[in-house]
Amino acid sequence: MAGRRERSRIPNAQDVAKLAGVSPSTVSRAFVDAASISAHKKARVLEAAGKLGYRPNAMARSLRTRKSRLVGILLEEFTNPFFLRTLELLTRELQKAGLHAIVVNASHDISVEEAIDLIIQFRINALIVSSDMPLNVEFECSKMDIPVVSFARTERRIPNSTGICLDDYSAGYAAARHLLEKGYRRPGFVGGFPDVSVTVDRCAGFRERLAESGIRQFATTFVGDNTYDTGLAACREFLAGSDLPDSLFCVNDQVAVAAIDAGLERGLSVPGDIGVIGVDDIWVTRTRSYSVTTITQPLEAMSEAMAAVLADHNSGSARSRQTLRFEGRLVERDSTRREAAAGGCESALADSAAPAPSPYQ
Amino acid sequence: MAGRRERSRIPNAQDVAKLAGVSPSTVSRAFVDAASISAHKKARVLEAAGKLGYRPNAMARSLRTRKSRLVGILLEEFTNPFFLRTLELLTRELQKAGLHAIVVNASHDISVEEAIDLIIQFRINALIVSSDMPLNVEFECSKMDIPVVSFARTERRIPNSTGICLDDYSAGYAAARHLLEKGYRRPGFVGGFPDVSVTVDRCAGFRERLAESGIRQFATTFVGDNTYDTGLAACREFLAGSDLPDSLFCVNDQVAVAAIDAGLERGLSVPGDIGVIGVDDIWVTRTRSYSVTTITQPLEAMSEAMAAVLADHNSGSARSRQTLRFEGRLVERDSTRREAAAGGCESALADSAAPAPSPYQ
DNA sequence: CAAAATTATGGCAACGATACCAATCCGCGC
DNA sequence: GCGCGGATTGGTATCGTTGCCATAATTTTG
Repeated sequence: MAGRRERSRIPNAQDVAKLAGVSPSTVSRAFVDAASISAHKKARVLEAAGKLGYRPNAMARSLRTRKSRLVGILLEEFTNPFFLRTLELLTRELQKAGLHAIVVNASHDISVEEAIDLIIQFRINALIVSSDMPLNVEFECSKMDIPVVSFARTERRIPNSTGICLDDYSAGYAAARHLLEKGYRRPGFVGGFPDVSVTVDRCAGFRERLAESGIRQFATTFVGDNTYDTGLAACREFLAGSDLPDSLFCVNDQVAVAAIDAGLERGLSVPGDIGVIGVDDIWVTRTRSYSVTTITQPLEAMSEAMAAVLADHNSGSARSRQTLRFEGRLVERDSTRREAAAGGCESALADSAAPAPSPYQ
Repeated sequence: MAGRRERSRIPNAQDVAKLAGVSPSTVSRAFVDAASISAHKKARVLEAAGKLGYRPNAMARSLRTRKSRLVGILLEEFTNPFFLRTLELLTRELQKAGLHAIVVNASHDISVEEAIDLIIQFRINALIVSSDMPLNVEFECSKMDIPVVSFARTERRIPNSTGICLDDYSAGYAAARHLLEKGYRRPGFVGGFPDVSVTVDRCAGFRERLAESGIRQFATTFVGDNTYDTGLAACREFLAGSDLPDSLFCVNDQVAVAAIDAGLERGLSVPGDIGVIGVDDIWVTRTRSYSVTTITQPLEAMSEAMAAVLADHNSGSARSRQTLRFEGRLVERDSTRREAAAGGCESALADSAAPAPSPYQ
């Protein structure tokens, strides 16, 4: 027994073929859905495969088919529950389609170029980008025939880029309308980085609705990365001055919570002295102590759309590139609930008198 | 020009070799750090590669070397910011080591077996498991020579499994000690699923410390998945009865926030009527309205250790399998701050009189 | 029932890189 | 100048699968 060096190799198609008494080609066909193979042989192959514990080697398959079934997802805001939820839904959809997500960390000090360079080597079928990115990365990807799909962000510098996002303009418009309806007269805006599409577009819609009511000036600040901690620091400063806004539209819920805390610190009551509305509907906005009015993104639909786009790209069909914008839904909670309205009230963005317009279509 | 069907192929090592006037072998060597190649040729190869936009094909490389440089990470609790933070730190460390993480969604209705089956095909170098998992998955992986590394969870059914986690017993012990020090006399415990190691171990340490003070009985409930929403429902029920505990140790921060909300709903003051302590130190615990006392996990150290273990497995060296347990740190905040102690107070779990014992070593 | 159409199977090459071995190059001591 | 050891380099086989083509088996059709 001592000489039994029989290293239990990982079985390959050849091994299965031998056991099942067929050719390797046939083994391969047993594992491809569309392949032409008799039910009889297929059963025999699968039985043999099961006996040996055989699993096709995805590396070899990808090499041959030039389809990796891998999708890269570039993430930056790891502290934002919204992106976790996105990741959950997205991976779920991808798995249904037999695809897999490689997470690439692009936060802070990490060089995006280097990171991309590495996963490009895996010949990913597509790259999902949910953070701002140097333009040359798009260029690199296009050279390698890797479609870039923007998520929760628009890439204006590239004409026909594919994208999935909230209709940010419309969301900003709805936020302003809501605040005005609630009787707030001096709304302010709290954005993230000032040059990011999410901030820019939400602000534009917000501005538009205010302008329609004759409000041409409103306080604005940009907190940088959209985390609670930096948001809090920025909001403290923002609310330190005099001539304060009476309400704030925050670019996301984490910042909204930070704004509330900064307000409370300064002795302002919410929603009395200051109303706050965010975006995303993360779980914290549902807590008793915050109860933040927010705009929900239809993440399920967005994830499905994203997976569809990716599966599409995977199968090689060159669908026309475009940005799909999804309508959000405003959920009113305590942070803007001034009147003694009882019970929760949810309304589609378009429920009110005028539908929120969108400059895109 | 019409006939210019010159499909711009993705360049391969052969193309680079031709341009640089060397053999494909030499091109390969230029991209492997340890390879023996003259500085002169290496420069020439890299220049040619740059000119063509060449990137080694990781699929081909993996096929040949039998090292995929891919790591699977099985995630379940996508709503928990703690796991996002983990993912961030882990991917960061992995990227440093040239590894990449494939996220596998194992939540709820998804079949873990199927999901694992799919990524096993990528010949992942290791599988990180942060959720409970059917035993046969471990078995499948072992058949494919894929080491399984547990994160934030212990696998008792497997003797020498590798694992990285908080010293849960010690954390529970410290939580109990803290509550007792604060003068609470009827602490209760809120766990997740009753058979998960995190819940079991934290509860055991908690029980031990209480027993040392002569408290043999304490209220306990299990909320199931550790989310805010289910936690809130369970805590409402838990706090509906009479003979309430005067403090709660919650298995994580989301549940702790839920417990606070359930308490507030019932008219209990925090920390007066009921003290609450959680685990993880997610950002919400730092908000003004919650300010939850919690036990921080040393995630940076844990991620580094994890990456080290994985890189180790990747290089093939068979290090002894063991579970590394990290000490948490208790951060006192308002949710247990009864006395008028001013300012934040952080203490290592061992700061108090007696160090928190651990049954592992 | 023969011929045609269809479906199933096997054989071989190829995907793109690296492992391995043999050949070459270089510097150096004798 | 010659031989020798170490560092580089090139050539070839191979990793495990699938695409493609040719052939064999089967069914459909005239």
